[in-house]
Amino acid sequence: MPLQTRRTRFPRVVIERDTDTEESSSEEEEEEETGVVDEEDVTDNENGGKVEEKSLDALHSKNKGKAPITISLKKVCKVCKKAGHEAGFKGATYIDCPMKPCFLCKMPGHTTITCPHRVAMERGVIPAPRRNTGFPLDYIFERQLRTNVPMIKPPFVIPDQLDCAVIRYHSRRITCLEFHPTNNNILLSGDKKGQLGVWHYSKVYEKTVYGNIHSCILNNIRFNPTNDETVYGASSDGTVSSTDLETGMSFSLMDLNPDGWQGPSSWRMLYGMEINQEKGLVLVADNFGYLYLVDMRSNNKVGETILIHKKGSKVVGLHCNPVQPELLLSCGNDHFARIWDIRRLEAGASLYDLPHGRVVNSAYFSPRSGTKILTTAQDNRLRVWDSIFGEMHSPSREIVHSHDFNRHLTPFRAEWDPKDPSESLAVIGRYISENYNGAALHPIDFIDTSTGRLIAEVMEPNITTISPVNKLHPRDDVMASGSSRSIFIWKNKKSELLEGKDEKKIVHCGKAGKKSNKKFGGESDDDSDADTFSSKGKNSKSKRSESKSSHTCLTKVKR
DNA sequence: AAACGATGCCCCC
DNA sequence: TGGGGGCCCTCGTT
Repeated sequence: MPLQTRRTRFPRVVIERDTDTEESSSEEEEEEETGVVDEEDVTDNENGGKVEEKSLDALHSKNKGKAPITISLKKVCKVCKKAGHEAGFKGATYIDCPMKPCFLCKMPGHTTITCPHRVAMERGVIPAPRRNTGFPLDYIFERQLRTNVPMIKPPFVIPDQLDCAVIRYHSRRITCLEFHPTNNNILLSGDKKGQLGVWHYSKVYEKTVYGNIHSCILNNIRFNPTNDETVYGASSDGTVSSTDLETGMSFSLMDLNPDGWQGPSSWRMLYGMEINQEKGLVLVADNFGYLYLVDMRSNNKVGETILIHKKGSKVVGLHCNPVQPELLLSCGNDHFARIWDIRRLEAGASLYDLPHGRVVNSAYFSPRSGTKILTTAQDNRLRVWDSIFGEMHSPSREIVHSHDFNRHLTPFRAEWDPKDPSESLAVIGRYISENYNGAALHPIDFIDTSTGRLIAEVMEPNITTISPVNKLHPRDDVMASGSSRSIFIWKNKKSELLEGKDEKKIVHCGKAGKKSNKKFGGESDDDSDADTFSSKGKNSKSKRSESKSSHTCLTKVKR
């Protein structure tokens, strides 16, 4: 039937409101003020509300438009598309779709709100039950293996106070962070575009971004152990770079795509990277499951490429054992973390294969003894192996924690606190938001991996974006976070008081968006670049979340 | 100002 | 094996 005919003969349309007892949100109430719509509105459904035509056949009836068309504007869940319930934010609290498995632990039968593993503000993470509990041998193993762990843990020191930040430093999201190994106040950062940032955060304004090193995602940065003025970079452009931090001069040690872009099936990307100082090697791994060795003296690829994960799957993480550097830990998209002996690297020759429920984002040996392993997998679980000399068949603990995969986010990676002598404190950003006094915030979680307990959740009312990248300083009580394009430095309240500082410094870089409603990044109306800034006092801490920070590039916050 | 799409994700059908 | 779609995302462009 021609549209013209339909339009002229179209009958009056009545919208039948949903009679559910559910309270509707304010936005929907606005929408429902429309009682009568024309034809366009019938097919053009607004705000995700599904419109059902109940008497479509009236269109085809011979009674030209006499019967009114009744439309039912049912509230429909935007997740499962079914009526009768809704999912989404109610204020700052997200309501799960009850038809889906729990968003947190991925088990059916409940939602995040009622999940037994839920991270609540005042309670800790509840560790998943141990798979091997109940056997007497476990207890003996546990006793033997834990003898070198201090019986009384020293108190954890949490860098929980925002000290300074660079907003819109990078032009794309942050992908990796690395502290300088000897200079305590230098932080390196990589972004999705492949740019490398060097920030002297103690001076706040001394920062540089090198943009010509890589053409896409800079996945990992490692310092040259024999010259900490140069760093290696592994990128999705398929190259390993070596860059002088002072000059920004760089060269490529290896290029896996010498013929350029020939389509996604052949383009090689480098993700995992690690240095083995003893052997003088840079180890990198690609998105097809292969490991490459590059000699740091000759700057050339050496040896054969070795298939270390399932062919065609991405290898995202490499880590050499800090005590026994010939032990290599790898992880990737084949749902495994694997332990290798570097002296005997060949396909299938791994010492251990550690299975996971999903893709493994990261796997790290513990930083001091090297005997523990901590992994982050996309099944929303952190896994801990208490000793690589003990039972490796299954992890000692699984800790349910929200760090879901999302294609627009840098993958979450739980990392050990290198300063914790008990090797139990780890940090990881949280994906799922929590309602903190009306604001949906994504905290950075500090977890005691020996118990699964949530030690601290660090957040700031002004930081509304997720912080997937977090790095703890090797010596200071400092943490760096990458959240979207911004970088934040956190310090411990006590140590900061000792230094006598009483203000925060926020630097806005690049052009400020006029539209963004983010607390950080969008509030600046001027388009001045990072070199020009002014300072201005601000409100007290309790009011910070509601205060717009004006037209300044530098914002000082009195504590 | 909303809508759209993004090499670079990953899972599942 | 390939294509489509995805629950709390993001940012630049149109």
